[in-house]
Amino acid sequence: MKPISDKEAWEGQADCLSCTLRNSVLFAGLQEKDFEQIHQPIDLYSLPPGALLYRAGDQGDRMFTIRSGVLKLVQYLPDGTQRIVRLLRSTDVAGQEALLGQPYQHDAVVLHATEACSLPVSVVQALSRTNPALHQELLSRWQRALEEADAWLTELSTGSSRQRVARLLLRLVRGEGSSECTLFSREDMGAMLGITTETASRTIAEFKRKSLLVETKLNHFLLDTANLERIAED
Amino acid sequence: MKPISDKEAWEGQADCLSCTLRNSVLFAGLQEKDFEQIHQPIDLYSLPPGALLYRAGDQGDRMFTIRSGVLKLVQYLPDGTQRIVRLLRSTDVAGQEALLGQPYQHDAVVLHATEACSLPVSVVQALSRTNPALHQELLSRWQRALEEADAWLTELSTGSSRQRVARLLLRLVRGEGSSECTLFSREDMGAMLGITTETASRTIAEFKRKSLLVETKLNHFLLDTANLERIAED
DNA sequence: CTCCTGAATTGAGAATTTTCAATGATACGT
DNA sequence: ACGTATCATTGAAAATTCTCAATTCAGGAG
Repeated sequence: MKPISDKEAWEGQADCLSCTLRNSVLFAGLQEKDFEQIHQPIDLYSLPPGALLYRAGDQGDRMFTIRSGVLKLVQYLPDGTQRIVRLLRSTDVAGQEALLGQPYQHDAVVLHATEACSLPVSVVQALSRTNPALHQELLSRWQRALEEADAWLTELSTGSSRQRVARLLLRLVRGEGSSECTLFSREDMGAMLGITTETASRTIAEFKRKSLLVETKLNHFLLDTANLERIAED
Repeated sequence: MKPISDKEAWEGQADCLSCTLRNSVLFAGLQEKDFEQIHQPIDLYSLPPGALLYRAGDQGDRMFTIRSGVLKLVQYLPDGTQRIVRLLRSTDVAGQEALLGQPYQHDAVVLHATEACSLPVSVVQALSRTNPALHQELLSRWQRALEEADAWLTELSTGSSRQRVARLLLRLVRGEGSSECTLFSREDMGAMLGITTETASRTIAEFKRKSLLVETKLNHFLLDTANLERIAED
């Protein structure tokens, strides 16, 4: 799998001023005059499932704002085992570590078709020097990522596989309007929960049989959140 | 257990200018003139094992720099299970979330006798507004915490209990001069690794029998890092 | 429409981990 | 020194999870 810069992925330059997500995104606090200071292009990419946004160890000079879709951040153990440490979705920031001059810490792989804006690090650095709101927003983003990581440790890496799967499912619909969600491959679920593909599959299959999961559309499931919560807390 | 502010814990006001850790600590980039702007006292605390630095959910107005010792950051599941999500040691920052006006996300409990400086959030905020170095340092700290959390997911929450214990032990001595370390209670080790106290105990006992761990002083162990690494990677 | 491929599911035995209970070891207060 | 409390260790059965293999299922290519 090769990192982006593919012609196919590039969708043109973003127009931040008229961005529909402008108020919820990293650049939320910026004014019109701030945008005028941006002299490097902010590119917009459209990426299909399986695409690699960046690779662990790469020395990147840009970070990304996710407009839509879902990505996984993956780390590898010496023996090749992969562990998914976080999911990124709309309005999240990817590759923040580039802002500190560090290489990317994960492989960022698209799970659901994704649109992402590429922000040159130099642009973010320049803006954050003069803009306290952006600066504050950066801290917030980092803290949010940290909370997410902590939650994955306490909720998704503790307890029986049954509990972990239930908690993952609940987490996928929390904050959404409905309790419907699209599932990931069993292999990915396993890598998120620290269990094997087969155990993930068995657990999901069991949930389906018990109607805790009901398939509405293709690979689209409605959750019985009340009972899943019972399982999650045991 | 009650949070600090105990008279016993208070050791007086810190003198940042002559701090022996000044170059490695959050305030590393500050100049003398910066310190003159600090109008609120920075208190120094000395805390015994078991002491609670702060409690999850509390709305705090200060963060802490750890001068010495070890603390655990603990979160709880609805059923009361506890999960240790991070360890803090010399030069680490605790309670950064207070800087964003958020309540503390964990219980911070002393494991090895700790000295900590209490930094009023207002002081850090004021200094970071005018001081790019501090601002940068804050971002770095957050990123370090995030890397730590990710590593706990990939290294300490994946694989067999044997592997996890080995990786935890190696992690305790990495970066230190020697491969000696003080162990935690089996219960705490279990809570760090997502395994039971008994499994932690059995694994440690097994390592001792195989001389992968040799007790030098009381509860002070020398590690056979080469063979532990073999186990860690399987 | 049929074949082919990759993913999901299922089975069964092996291995690991948990559970619950009992036993040792150690420190501490009196 | 003694009794007590706490923690580590160990045992044994039960439960869970992993492993490896086989089977089923669904979508895409031809």
